Amino acid sequence: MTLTQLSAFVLVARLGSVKAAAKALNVSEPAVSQALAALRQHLDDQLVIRDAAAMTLTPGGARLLPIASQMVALGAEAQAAVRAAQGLPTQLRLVTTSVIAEFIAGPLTDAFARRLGRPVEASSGVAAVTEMPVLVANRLADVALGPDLADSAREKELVSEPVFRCKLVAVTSPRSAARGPAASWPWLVDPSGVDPASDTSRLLRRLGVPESRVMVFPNQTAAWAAAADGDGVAPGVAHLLSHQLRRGELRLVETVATPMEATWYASSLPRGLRPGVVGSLRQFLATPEAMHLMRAPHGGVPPSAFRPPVYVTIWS
Amino acid sequence: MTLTQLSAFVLVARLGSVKAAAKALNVSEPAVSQALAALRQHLDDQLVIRDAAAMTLTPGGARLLPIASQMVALGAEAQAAVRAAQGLPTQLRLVTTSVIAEFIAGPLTDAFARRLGRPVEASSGVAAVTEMPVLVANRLADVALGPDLADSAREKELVSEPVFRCKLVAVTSPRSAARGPAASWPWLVDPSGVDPASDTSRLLRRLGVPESRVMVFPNQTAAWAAAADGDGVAPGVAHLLSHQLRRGELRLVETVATPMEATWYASSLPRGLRPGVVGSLRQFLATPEAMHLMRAPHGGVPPSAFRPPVYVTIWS
DNA sequence: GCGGCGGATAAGCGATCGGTTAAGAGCGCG
DNA sequence: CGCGCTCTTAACCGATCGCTTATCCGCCGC
Repeated sequence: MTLTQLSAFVLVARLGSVKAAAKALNVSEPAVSQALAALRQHLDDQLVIRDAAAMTLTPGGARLLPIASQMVALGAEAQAAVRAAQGLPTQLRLVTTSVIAEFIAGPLTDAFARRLGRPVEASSGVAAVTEMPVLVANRLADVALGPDLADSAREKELVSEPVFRCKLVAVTSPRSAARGPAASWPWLVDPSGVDPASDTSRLLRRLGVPESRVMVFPNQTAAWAAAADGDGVAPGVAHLLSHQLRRGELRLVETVATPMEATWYASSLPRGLRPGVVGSLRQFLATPEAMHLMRAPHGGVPPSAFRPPVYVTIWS
Repeated sequence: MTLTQLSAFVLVARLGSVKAAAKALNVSEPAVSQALAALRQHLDDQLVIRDAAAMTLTPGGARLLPIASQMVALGAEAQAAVRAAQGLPTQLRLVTTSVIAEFIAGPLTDAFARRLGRPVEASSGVAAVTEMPVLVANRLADVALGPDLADSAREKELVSEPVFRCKLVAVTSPRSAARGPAASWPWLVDPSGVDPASDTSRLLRRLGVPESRVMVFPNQTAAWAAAADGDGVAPGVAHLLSHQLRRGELRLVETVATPMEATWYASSLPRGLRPGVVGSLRQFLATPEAMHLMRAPHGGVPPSAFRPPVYVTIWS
């Protein structure tokens, strides 16, 4: 199965004819026909069949098409990516929990790039906690910022070290009274609330909150806004809430599980297996400047537009 | 650039050594080294460099790795997908706007599969309206259900026909009074609200609502729930709201632009270029049964868990 | 200086790829 | 039936792939 075969198939499937595909590829017609035949034999499926004037995909062909299409596209992208990378700044790919991506990652990487003195292109993506070790171990991300990834660290694959300690609390509108057991309140969470390995999720489990009482918002700011509007109770990192608490937009709610200690860890491959810039970042994370940024990332709290991570499919 | 070369690179990058990669691939060490050399020459980039006991990726290599990783993974997936498709039911891939995916697609495809009598595996994904014609034209989806795709239809690439007419209205909590101009209300929308080509977005533009007044919810149900809680005004398809309106959870709000006529279209490739099941679906969409389902999809309104579309990258 | 180690290089070899031209094969149409 | 259209098959050819064994290079520890 080669890329040429795949792209021949893709074009035939899209254009509906071998002839058109051959013209599009600027090769002779048998060339396409043969590529298709090879693929057919290799996959043991007709892929496309013609019954007089009409062409249809077999079930297998229909399944293959989007995959093949993606592969061909990535092939072109690969060339472009490598070429474009010549002379570009070193990149630093963070994966974080959604809350860190929303509040911390931007200011932190900005400050780091400034501090380092040479150009760094930092991008941060959101991933489920269980995906983080896989992404880092497979070099699809450079550093994970989030809960402890001790399981993976124990296998010596990753080195994980604590960078920040904080407290999870619960907040709601000053005007609404949270009555009854915490498990029955409406809980307004950011996306990490549905990630079983996240701190938020851990908190909800401790309180015995059932899924049906959990409403997921696209980001933490939205969840807090809904809580301020009296829609329910939202968990949150205490020091990120100081602004809203001081201004009286939100108030603390007492629960049996809060305040809950949480620690953010930075995890990466061990030195020698990772780009040099990762070491610099780990050092930076220990500086007072970084601490300060994590404690009070910014005066205001703009919901940052965070990009999703790059290509998350993992090869087994 | 072949898949074997890419997987050699991926393994070297991940394992940090040619030797380890060779062992993992169960081939000799020069085989891997050579594959890597070929890729290096082809892409004109060292990709990985070793400086005594440590291995690092060049910027180009770092960019390539996630892409190559994905390609290798897809290669394996391609085989599996075609094999798994042998004897599987024909599939029918819908792309729709988020609202249709949420309320209509499920019941509709269920009924269609029942009606057709033979096994159909229907899946529906959400896409931006501008992506729909591309997805359908490239056979990455079979049918698009949403606004008119006339631009593409005019080029004879797609056939688009109206299947349902409805009205967009605005609703809010019975207890809150929407004061001032509509443009200054908080508008609570489903994800299609940020799709410039969607009906929802069209409505917001007509009312002159600025982006800053728009709050996006993960689905229509959530947006309506927030509206019922008094957070603002939500647009919605009239007949899908009958339940909430009758029970007094929401009330209609008058605006200069509502009720706004909207028509749902079904778009697909022209007959002969599409699987036969698509024609059956188009016929089904014209039946009273389908009409009824679109008018009143279900007694209750469960926010359906809709899957995202398959592989959306388009090949140029 | 001298093994040992990891990686690159060289030479060789069969298989396959990717392409060509030329000749059928199947089908609708007049 | 013969003709045109489209796809497939056949025969062929050069380039490359993918792999081997064997050799060389650079670097470390001793």
